[in-house]
Amino acid sequence: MLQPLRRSFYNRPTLTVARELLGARLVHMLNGVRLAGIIVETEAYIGEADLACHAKAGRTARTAIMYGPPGHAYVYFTYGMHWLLNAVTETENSPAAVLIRAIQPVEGIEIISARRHGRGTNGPAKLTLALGIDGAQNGLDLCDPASGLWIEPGHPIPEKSVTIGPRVGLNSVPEPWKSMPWRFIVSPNQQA
DNA sequence: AGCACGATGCTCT
DNA sequence: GAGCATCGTGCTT
Repeated sequence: MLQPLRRSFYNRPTLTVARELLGARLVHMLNGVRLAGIIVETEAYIGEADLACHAKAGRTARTAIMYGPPGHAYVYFTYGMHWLLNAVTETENSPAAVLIRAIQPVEGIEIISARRHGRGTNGPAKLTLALGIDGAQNGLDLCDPASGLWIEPGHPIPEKSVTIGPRVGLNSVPEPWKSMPWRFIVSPNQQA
């Protein structure tokens, strides 16, 4: 088993982390079994000034984790039924995170497929359900294997295979935040 | 292939 | 009380 990405990986500008998480391997231990997928889509949410970022409301019970040290999981509940997974980035008191939006399953594929009733893992709420990630994982240290949730190095994705564009689902977020090109995708035809 | 809509409950105003 | 970093269904092209 590879070592989880170290805290120094997350303690960098959020756009850098979001870009470099493409191709990395997200791992969750569920009932003693490794469930894992290659990250193929991410989005950056950066600080209180970013009106799309939850930290725009300042430090609250929900956002506190983003104000903590980098390399921790920020898992939140939305739309009354979905859990979304983020990796906290940048130094303490600098609230920012990378949303994991899609994975390509590589380990525990049978279990993942069953948990999804045969459907895909190309969505932020789809992959959390697939890997068994929910509020119980909020705040876990992604740099400590004992947490059961971490990210391992993968194959680097070349620039020509990456598509960059605006973040999605920000319907009532004002400009310029709504259109900032802070979404990173491994081009669909490059996803093995 | 694409759009409209309902589900369902937490967070912040 | 409004809005939400979404998803699946069902209907229209």
